[in-house]
Amino acid sequence: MTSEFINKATAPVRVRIAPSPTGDPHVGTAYIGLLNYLFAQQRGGKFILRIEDTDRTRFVSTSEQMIFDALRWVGLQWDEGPDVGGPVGPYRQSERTEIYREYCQKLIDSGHAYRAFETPEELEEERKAQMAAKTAPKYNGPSRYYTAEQAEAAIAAGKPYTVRLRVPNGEKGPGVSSTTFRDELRGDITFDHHNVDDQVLLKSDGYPTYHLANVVDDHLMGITDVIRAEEWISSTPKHVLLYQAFGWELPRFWHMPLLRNIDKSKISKRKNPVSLIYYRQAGFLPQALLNYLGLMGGGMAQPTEQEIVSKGLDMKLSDIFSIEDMKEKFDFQRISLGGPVFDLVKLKWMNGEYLRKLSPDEFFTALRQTILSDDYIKAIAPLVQTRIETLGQFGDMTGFFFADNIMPAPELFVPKKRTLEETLAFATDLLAALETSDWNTEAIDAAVRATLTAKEWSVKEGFMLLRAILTGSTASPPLLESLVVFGKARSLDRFRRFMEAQKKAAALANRGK
RNA sequence: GGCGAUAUGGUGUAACUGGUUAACACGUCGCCCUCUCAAGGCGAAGAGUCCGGGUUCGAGCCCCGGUAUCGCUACCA
Repeated sequence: MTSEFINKATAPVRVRIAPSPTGDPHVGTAYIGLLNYLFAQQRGGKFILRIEDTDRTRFVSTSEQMIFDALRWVGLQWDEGPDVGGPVGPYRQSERTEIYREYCQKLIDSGHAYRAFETPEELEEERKAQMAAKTAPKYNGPSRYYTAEQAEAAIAAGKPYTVRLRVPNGEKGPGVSSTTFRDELRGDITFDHHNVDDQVLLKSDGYPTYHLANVVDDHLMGITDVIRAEEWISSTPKHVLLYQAFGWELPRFWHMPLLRNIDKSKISKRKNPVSLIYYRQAGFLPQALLNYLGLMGGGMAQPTEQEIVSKGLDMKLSDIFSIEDMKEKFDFQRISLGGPVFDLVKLKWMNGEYLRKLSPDEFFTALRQTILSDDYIKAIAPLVQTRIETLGQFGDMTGFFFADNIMPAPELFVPKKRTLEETLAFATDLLAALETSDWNTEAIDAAVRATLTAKEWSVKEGFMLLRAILTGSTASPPLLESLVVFGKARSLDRFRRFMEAQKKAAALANRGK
């Protein structure tokens, strides 16, 4: 396929999601994935999965496979991707670095980009000064104005550099002073170039930033419609500038509302379970999750009066609908732009609806595939075998593996020599340490012990606290192994819910005083 | 701070594109059913559509001006 010849106005649609393998697969990815998938399905187009692994500092090696698995689990199927191939691969950005370098060079040659030799420290200093002066923090280094000779000299001197986009600012004559693009949901959006930074395109490690890689790939892969989250609106002018610099035809842009926490901020793991692994392990059905995601931001058309009459009693639009219903009725033009709060309570209700609709056999199968799978029980069994006298005690000892609402009382989790406040402060640090930890016994052990040492807590105190939070009890199967079996997503979720509950309790107690 | 986007009960959406008392779902509360808890059934409270002007016979839908919230403001995506 030669993307040069794709006429984006009339060609069959090609869309994509582009997750970054930086951790657990995210509900937001499933949300945007669903939208892209529907868009392609409705128009007989292609849905592509591209892995954007250009950030080497945040790269997590296990993440990519988890993304594949999680997306397959929810039932989203891509036509092209790193694992299934396709005509415009490779579909992993780390395998395309040569391409980016080549296109970056073109930009430098045409004057649309330049090498910047400022160090991160210099940039940081500049930023601070600008903040102090209350002006917009923007790149303002001398490299932008280097002559070819000066640049050559700096390269020859071995100075590391980044490549930055030269945003036209009218400095030499009356250049273009603003960029306007059309958002298919919002209409025209204009950004003055004074507010568009000279974005880094190529980092000093040779990897591209999102902005360059994304535009180059979208063009080379023939993407006709960029359907992504609202947080990208501000950087779209940079992307438009890049398309123009290359002389490429623009795709259509559709910016979707951002999923929110209860407090309306962008959905985050601190305030919401956000890992798809969590939802799978906690026993949500993929159909229910997809259905719920389809509700976010509207989009499902109301039945017309004709439909109501012809289809009889089905007067109201039900909140319950399948992916097939969505393919038939979901209307992108109807999407409402307010950021929808991701409401776990309603998701649970909906999951319950789906659970109840299952036949007894299907329900049994669902249990056996998730919470009561052989794999899970096999992993748990050795932890209790030496600790029980009858098989009947298995349940007593392992209840917390199968439960959702574990909440220890303060007398259980506060060590004798500590106050509640001390304990919660320690727990906060412990949670932070666990969040960044790998999930095997050695790593967790190290994370806990590091926190202990830092806070001058005894080993016993620290592990007891963690045990209480995980199991709701002071006696349990071996802690580290239990944590591993229970999984990072669910363990951390339980820990966060514990912190949340304690915070609420503390607030209540304060009000009582 | 700057720039951008957004705004309908606590939450998600609807209101046939200006036309009667703003509808549905979740949640909350009450009643019924029931050995319990759910589920199910019935019912209630809860918004006058962010605020202020304007246009119009008529505005949640149009115009102007505010406000609030969110996002971006990285060699992260």
